[in-house]
Order: sequence, then structure tokens, then C-alpha cells
Amino acid sequence: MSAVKRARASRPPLTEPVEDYLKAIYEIERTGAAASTNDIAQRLSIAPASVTGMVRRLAGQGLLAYERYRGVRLTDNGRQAALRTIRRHRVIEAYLTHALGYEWDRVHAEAERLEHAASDELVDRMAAAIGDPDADPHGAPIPRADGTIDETSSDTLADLPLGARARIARVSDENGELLRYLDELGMRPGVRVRVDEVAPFDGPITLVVGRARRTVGAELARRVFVTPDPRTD
Amino acid sequence: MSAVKRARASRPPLTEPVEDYLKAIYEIERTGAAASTNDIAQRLSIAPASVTGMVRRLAGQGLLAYERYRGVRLTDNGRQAALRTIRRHRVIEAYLTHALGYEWDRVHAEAERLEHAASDELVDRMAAAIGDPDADPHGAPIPRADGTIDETSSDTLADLPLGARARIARVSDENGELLRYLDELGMRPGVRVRVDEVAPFDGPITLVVGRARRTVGAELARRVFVTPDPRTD
DNA sequence: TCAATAAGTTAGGCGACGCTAAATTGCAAA
DNA sequence: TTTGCAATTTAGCGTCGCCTAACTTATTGA
Repeated sequence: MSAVKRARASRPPLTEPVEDYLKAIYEIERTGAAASTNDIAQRLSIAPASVTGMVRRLAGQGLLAYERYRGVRLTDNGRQAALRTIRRHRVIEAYLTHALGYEWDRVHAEAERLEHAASDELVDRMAAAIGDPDADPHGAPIPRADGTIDETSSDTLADLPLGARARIARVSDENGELLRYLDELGMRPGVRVRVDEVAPFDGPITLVVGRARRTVGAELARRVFVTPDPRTD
Repeated sequence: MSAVKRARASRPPLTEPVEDYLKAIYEIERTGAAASTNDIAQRLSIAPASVTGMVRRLAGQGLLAYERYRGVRLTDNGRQAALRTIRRHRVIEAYLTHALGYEWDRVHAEAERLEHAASDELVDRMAAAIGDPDADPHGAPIPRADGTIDETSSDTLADLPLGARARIARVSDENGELLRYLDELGMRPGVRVRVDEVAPFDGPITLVVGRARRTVGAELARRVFVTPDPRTD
């Protein structure tokens, strides 16, 4: 078996918890520096003390670079493993909505379990069946089968100045209620918005979404990622 | 939440190994009496000593009736749990072949993992998407969402007398090579056969399959289940 | 009837992951 | 520079599933 083939075929048997750790660390690293013990614990809903032991083991396996009291970083191996899991997760989310009629607020939980059980072949077939999309239903980019991904660190609604136009690129998944609410407001990835009013002191933001005006809290605004509107107007 | 809804919705959180035990015991019971420690161990490829402990735990949870040195039987609860897992397995197998282009010799391994991760809702959607089939690609009946199943204990090819006509109802899955071979011979569920020659002493059996004559060993013949041919001729 | 053997169970362990409680470390503010 | 707190780690433990080795039971056939 060629090295290339092996790299793709034999997902070395990482356990489910390990895949979850790597995913969590990847996400944390994406928004800043090294992942701290506490960050990881919080994201996985486990005790910080439990993280220390696991993190040491993963470092021993070459998946993480770990310095006591200093937090953790993914090695290249670790990042590749994380991206494989993330690809599975996002392809599954996309497949569930496009092929099986799931609403976008229900796919996360299902994908969270299936991502550990689905083979790369299955995931590739699912992706092909829905036209190899490059983002999941929440706008998150889908890593390619070769392990590459287009991560674009983008601003959130909360970062936009008054009057700015932007397009919603991506919203935080994980919270079904948030997603249902955003859906009601017509705020889905791809939709254009304009900032119409910004209350001071981290106050609510009023947007023009399509023909409607929508006022959302700063908390929510921070969970909606945008890209500059390509429209010159 | 109504009791009915709960029975279906909250698959109480059985672990993966537990689901595997219940499935194995169900299959063993189907072909005889109580499931012995050894039978279970063999089917799960684990040591008999390991089975004893687990079986005691499951009996404690009311899923099994267990008597030391006497083997094990599923309780009604245990049987329902087993059938839920089996439904998931078989629906997934059918879905993979009908919706995602899998060959029938590849679906077992994939379903073996997914059956523990897929929700009942997903499985119901998959089933609906392919027209709610009542058998998996190997001819095994799919338990309904309400927990009922049409088990028909059938003869195997090896039981047929010379000259008998029959229809292939079901073949043993699990062994991909066997399935590929059967496929080459044109021996899939639904196909009609006639017994043309039976060698004595558990010897090979020669069949007419379509226009071809096929000779198969007794071992293989015992893994192919048949029903009497409805044709009067 | 009883001894040989096969089947099953008990005893004792191990690894993966989680927890709580009790140190320890690092940093920031006084 | 010191102190005090938050973050982290260590210590000690529990559960789930699995293992091997040693013992016990059931059965069978001589």
C-alpha cells in the first residue's frame, strides 16, 4: 500500500474522546493562541484535571505539543487528524440537510455522533452525492479529502461599523435555539445585511436584512461571521 | 412526553458493547435455545470469561435472564433493544446500497459502526428515502419502527431434496468474500434455483440458476436460505 | 456410578477516561 | 518584591470492558 493511500485510508484508530479533544483544540487555536487546559475542559464539558492527563498522552503520541502550565498546540499530525474529523462532521451536516431533509438546527448533534463512526469512503460518497459543497449548512468550510481547508478568519457582525454592508458568511452551530432564531430573522449564510444602528456600550445592533429591519443583541452579533459585501454600492 | 413517544425516542443510553451483546444474543437465540457463554464469546470475538461479567450486568439491568452455567435469554426489554439495533443496522445497509451506491459485500462493516451512532430519526428518514424496504440487501428482514419483525425461519439450500425448486430468500452477510462469490454465481435474494444434483456425504450441490448450472459446497449451501418457489411448475 | 472433559466462572489485572480534593505554579496588583 | 488568586497539576479513586490463569460445574460415556 502506498504511503499516500495509507495516509487517507488508515485513519489510525483514534478513540472517540481523542477525536473530540483534537477537534476542540483545533477550534480553540483558530481563535487565538495555545489552547489552555481550562478552554479545553470547558469546551468538552469535563473537569480541567481530566484534561491534563489526556493532553499528556496525546503529546506522547505526537499529536500535541505540550508544556506544563503553558497550554497545548496541535502538531502537524494532530492537525491532520483534527481536520479529518472536522471534514466528516461537516460533510455529514451538509448531507443530512441536502439529502435527508434535516433542518440546519438539528444536524449538529447527529453529526457529532456519526463523525466518529463514518468511514472516509462513506463521507466521500456523501460529499459527492450532494455535489461536493465547500461549506456546511452553517457556512463553515469543509476540509478537502486531502486535508486542506480554506479558513478565513472573518469579522463578526459586532465588529462592523455603522453603515457597513456585509454578507453573512457563517454562524456558530452547536446551539439549536440560536439557529432557529437566526432562521426566523432570515439571517442565513449568504444573506446580505447593512448595519443601520449601533447602540453604544456593547448594545444591540439594528440591521437591514432584505426588506426587514432586525435588532439583535451584541451577544448574538458576536456569533455571526461576515465578509465584506462584494457589492460596490 | 407520552409513554409511547418515550419508548421510541429515548433509546436508553446503551453502550456500544452492550448493543453488540444484545444483537449477538438475539441472533444466537434465533437458531436454537438459550445463548451459551461460549456462543456469545465466539460471535463477539472475545474471551468467554469476559462474557460472564457482562452478562451478569445485563441481567441486573433487566435485559437478560441469566442462570449460572445455563446460558442466557433476552427479556422482552432486551429483545426490544436488540431489535432497535438490528433495525438500525439493516436500514443502514439498505440505504448504503440503494442511495449511495455501495456494493452488498461492503455494507456490513460500515453498518456495524454506524448502527451505534445513528438516531432513530435518522434511520427512519433513511428508510423513508428508499421506500421503506422490508429487507436488507442480504434478504434479512428489517424490524419495523414499532419493534415488530417478520422472522421466518427458513431452510437452507443444503436442506433441499433433489429436484426441488426454491427462491433464495436470504444469505449470510458478515463475510464479504462469500458475498462477492455468490454475486458471481448470480445467487442473490429473489433468484430462483432448482436442485439438479446432490452429492452424498455432505458433498457439493449442483443447482440450476437462471440459465447456468452452479456447483457449490455444502458449507456454502448452509449459508443460503431459501423459501419454497411459489411457482406451481 | 464415576471420572474425564468441556463449558463456565472466579480471581486478579490492565488501560482508557472520567472525577474530587489537595498541592503547586504563575502572574498581577499592591 | 511580595502576596493572593486563578490556573494547572498531582494524587487517589471509580467504572467499563477486556484479558489470562486457575478453579468449579455439568455432562457424558465407559
